[in-house]
Amino acid sequence: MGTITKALEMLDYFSRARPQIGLGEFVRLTGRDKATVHRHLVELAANGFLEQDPVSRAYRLGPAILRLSGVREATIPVRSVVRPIVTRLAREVGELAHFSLLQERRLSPVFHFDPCLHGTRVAFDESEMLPLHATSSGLAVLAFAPTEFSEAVLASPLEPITAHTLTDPGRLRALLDEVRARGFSRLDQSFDEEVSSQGAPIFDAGGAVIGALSVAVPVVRATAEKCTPIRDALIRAADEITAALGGNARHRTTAYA
Amino acid sequence: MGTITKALEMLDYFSRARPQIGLGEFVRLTGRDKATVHRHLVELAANGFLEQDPVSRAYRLGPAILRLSGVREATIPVRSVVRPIVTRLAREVGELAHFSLLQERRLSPVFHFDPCLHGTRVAFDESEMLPLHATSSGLAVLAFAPTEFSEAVLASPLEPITAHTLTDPGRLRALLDEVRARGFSRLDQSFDEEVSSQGAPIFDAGGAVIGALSVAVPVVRATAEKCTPIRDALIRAADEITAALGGNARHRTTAYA
DNA sequence: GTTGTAGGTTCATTATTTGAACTTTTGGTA
DNA sequence: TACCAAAAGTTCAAATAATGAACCTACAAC
Repeated sequence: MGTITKALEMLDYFSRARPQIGLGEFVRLTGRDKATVHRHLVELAANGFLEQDPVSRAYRLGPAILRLSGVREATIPVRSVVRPIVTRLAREVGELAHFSLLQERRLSPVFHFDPCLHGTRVAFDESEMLPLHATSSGLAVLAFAPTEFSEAVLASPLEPITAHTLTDPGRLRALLDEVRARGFSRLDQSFDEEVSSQGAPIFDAGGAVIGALSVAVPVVRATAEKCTPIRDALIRAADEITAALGGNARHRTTAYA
Repeated sequence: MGTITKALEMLDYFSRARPQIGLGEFVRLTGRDKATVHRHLVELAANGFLEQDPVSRAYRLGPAILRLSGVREATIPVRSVVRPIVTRLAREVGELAHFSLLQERRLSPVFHFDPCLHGTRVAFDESEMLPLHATSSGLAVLAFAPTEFSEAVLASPLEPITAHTLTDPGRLRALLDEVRARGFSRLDQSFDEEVSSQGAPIFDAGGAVIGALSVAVPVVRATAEKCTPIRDALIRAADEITAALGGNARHRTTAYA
């Protein structure tokens, strides 16, 4: 593993629940030597990717990240396009909706919204990368990705997240055929024992899957009467995002060559 | 310079005007060897900080940046606080307003808005880091920063950006005293020959300057009748941002100990 | 004052990064 | 479709930068 990766991976430890991390905690989290960790922290901070709290001496994500996300949004305005649609979808169905982008072989959360109408809620950690084989978003992406890509993912070791996670390539392959035929995915208790979710793929202007939109519901509420309207609203919102990004939603319903 | 810094610096070459950069162009921009640049690009892409366009093979900023900015916003919601205030200020005064955060010894742009009411416009590059000594934002920050910090900046080599840029530490020190007394800064043709701007500092909950808000006007329009109302609106908006971030705007008018 | 904890630093050892030369792919042109 | 030029990407010995055990410092608790 390169030095660059070691440093960048440290940024992934930050989350809503853990916004500040000190040197010692980083040493524990990474399992690396204190001197190494410190050097990396200092270098990340010197470039604005981290900043150090002057009193607590702990580190937090820095201003460079804001600047760069601004630059990206100026060119590919994914977040600003996605935010209103995800929010509206979540309000419409009364459940947590989230959008994530494909990053290598996992999904990187971009925006999520929970209308918080119920006592039981789906826990969602914005900073956690999502596995493709264990989430409805992931299946939506895999089903519409090039075969070489999905086969490569199925061929790699598939970690069981819960007791219900599918890890058999054959069964997953069959599920992906279904998803492709239906244009959306559904997965129960696969990433979280208490959650059921449905997902739909998002396409870019070139016709490639770039991510997925999904709605997650606590299994206790995941009845057919509840899930059917969610599915319809989800599909509508997903196609709307695809269109807003210059893509063609037809890719979701047309079988791949 | 460490490998981490070399890689992270590459991200700074992206801007609104240059959203995609190929390997060859990176080699030219960085002056580094092609193999080195390529390894860095691949490693940044593997971590989601870049993504490669499958057709053009050029690289652009990746989804990890969106995810991280989401995590940062969840804890320190600078951008969402700042956006509506900057937009309103810009509309109110009819000129470009921008907000930037202190990052080491420069300013990192976070958000800017131009109502585009006039034929002549201020060119503003979101991705460009701003020098402290040559911008009104920078002076606003320096004036209210700890003396050790401002003196360290004044002691370092001060690059002349235009023919009007002040580079003499003595004259800058006098100017900073004025800024401190008035609570805002004004600088003409110092960063851009055709631009005049006014800036005001922003403080965090701990009372430290963390950035500045500023309004930039083409010199041709920078008359006293125009600039006085801008100054008043600017100061009001800046204090509002400080308050929204949990800071105390009193720091702007009270002389430092 | 002693002890514990956390942040930060040093320097010889070690492993990773580096870059000149090379191969491959792509896109344009006759 | 064969050719050329340009850009992307790869290899491996040489050089340089990253590493980590031990050490130092600050501060708070007892």
